[in-house]
Amino acid sequence: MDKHFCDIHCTDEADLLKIKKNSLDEEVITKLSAFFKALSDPTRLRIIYALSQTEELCVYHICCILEMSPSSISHQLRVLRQMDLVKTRKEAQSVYYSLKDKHVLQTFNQGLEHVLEQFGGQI
Amino acid sequence: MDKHFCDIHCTDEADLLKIKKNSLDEEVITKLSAFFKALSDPTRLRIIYALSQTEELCVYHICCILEMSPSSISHQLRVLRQMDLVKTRKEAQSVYYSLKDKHVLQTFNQGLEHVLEQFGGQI
DNA sequence: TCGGTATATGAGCATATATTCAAATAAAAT
DNA sequence: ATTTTATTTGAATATATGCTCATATACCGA
Repeated sequence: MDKHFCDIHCTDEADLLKIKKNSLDEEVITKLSAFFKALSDPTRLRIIYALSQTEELCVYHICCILEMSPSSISHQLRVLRQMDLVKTRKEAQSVYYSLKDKHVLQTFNQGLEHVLEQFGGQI
Repeated sequence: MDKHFCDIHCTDEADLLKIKKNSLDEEVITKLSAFFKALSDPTRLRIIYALSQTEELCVYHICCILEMSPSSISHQLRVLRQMDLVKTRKEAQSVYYSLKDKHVLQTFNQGLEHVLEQFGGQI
């Protein structure tokens, strides 16, 4: 591999080395991929979208809106919690969930724009 | 489940029904989760970050920068291609990859901001 | 044409993920 | 106290994913 580096291909050896040196910290990459992984599941996206339309929702609300079992919703909420995408508030027997910060929804919308653009405005 | 809907929990029945009705189209959700899935792997994020630092890179460049095998890189590039995150240009034996549209990098950066915020500015 | 280089692909393996089911915990109502 | 409601958790299963290895395709040069 190294024998080719900056041999045949590289018209810009310095640039490549600079890019290689300038790689993101491994911990940041790990966290970032975990963040996007949290957004990579249809159920979790539907939860996030539902949360984006109101201030907060308890688990039961979410189950009703998505028509899914409390167990599967709770499992997914745990993922969102662990990835720091949502925050919780406990009241009596209920636990209310809401989006953690603006970046969550901004990222969601940014992705949505990309997807809608790929549809060519058909939707 | 339905017996409880808008019974014990719902102080805002109308809102919940509205949220339920207002759910995103299933095809959009599917595409959106696929988009974020493409961003949910460390290798693919590193590829995207490398591509963001220059105009385009051939497969071999990427292998050198990430110090990974052509096969694994090619597999991951296929995912990025299928998810419409990158575009390609063929020249002689080489295939040059570049980011498809601004939303890809904007989404990446939005996620990065979220992650760095969680770190509390420690990085 | 032949050999070498660049990229892509398919099978296989190890690991991860989403859902379901059963059970556990916590708080409220009776 | 006991039952009901709300949420969480662990085990199990089916499916998906990332990498490696071997092979295939495409293009260039001698």
